[in-house]
Amino acid sequence: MVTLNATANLILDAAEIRMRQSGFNAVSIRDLADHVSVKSASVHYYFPTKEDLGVALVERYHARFFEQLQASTSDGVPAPQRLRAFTESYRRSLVTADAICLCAMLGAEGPGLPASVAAAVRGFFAANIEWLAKVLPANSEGGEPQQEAAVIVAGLHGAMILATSLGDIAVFDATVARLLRPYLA
Amino acid sequence: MVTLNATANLILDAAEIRMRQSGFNAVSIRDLADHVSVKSASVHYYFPTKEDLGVALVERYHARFFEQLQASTSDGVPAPQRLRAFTESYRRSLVTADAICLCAMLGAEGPGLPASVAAAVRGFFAANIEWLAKVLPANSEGGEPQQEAAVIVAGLHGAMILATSLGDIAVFDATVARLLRPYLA
DNA sequence: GTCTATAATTTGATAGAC
DNA sequence: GTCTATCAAATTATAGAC
Repeated sequence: MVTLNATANLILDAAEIRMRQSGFNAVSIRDLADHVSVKSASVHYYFPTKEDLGVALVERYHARFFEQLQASTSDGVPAPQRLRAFTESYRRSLVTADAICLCAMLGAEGPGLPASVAAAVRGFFAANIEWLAKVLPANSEGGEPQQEAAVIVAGLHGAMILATSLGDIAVFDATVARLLRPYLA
Repeated sequence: MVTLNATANLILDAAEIRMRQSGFNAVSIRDLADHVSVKSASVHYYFPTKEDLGVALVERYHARFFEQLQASTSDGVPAPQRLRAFTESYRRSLVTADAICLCAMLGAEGPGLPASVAAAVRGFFAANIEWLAKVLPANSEGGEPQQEAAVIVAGLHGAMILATSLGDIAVFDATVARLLRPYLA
């Protein structure tokens, strides 16, 4: 993880908001520059190409997600509580930003993204699955932990899309409840 | 549903392929014209604006999906078999096109789409939920049928995104198996 | 119904002054 | 580090000939 200065972070802040709403291709460099009150040349100073910006954005998003997660699941916390913290993290992000996960968006756009950005998105998903696989009680449902974890990650991201599209957060909550039921009961 | 002539359908064919891969904004009118070997002005002849094209595309996709579904779930077929036909329809589309559902893509892009296109996407999701809610055995899991249905639709679409991003169809199959387990056992 | 031609705007990106 | 200025290309869309 590279450390970014204040302006670069403001640019990524704007990019995160806009791209979570509309996707990578719908957002222009000038869009971002305007939101930060700089000129587009300054954006290119920090991120020479849009592809560079996309990679930096996903990497920052990835790092922050797990920092936040670690903060709310310190040592000794039991598995069910960790699982709740995990899904709550997504819920909070969905409600406060009124937008789906950055990687749900970029994951959908996958084949149309620069290869390095798509790779960063895969990295985020893989890290999610790895984190979950460690937390899930062994053999709780008779499946491989990695597969069980993938089911939860898939359900979470689909639920964000459906809830946003239908404008009904209850869809998200119902899906999460169903996904976690085997592990919380 | 409007009936479209041959060229209009070819344009929508190209649009469906490209937009399922990269989204609404990443595809240009000229892109589509080139794939159909006409000029961009001809595309505008059939679909005056890109928004019109988007709406027509989603509506055709919607209609075809349920026609196909009806064909493989004729009267008298038991509920579990109908559920399998439903998820198989998504799986087939995922494998043969190597791309997620059009509405998974456009649903993610939702807030960044023309309003009429986003509305058409909502219509597709709502119809999916309605169809499923009728097929699910009553109170099988103690929840409202509409909510149970939404859980399945959300899980399916998230699974397509994750499976495509990770390049692993097993993620899709595992998610579907988990989603349908309560209804098939 | 399809074309040529073009308008008006936006895009990602660069050069070079300060 | 931020700017002005600019480029080359691409974008949606329209007018009007055939």
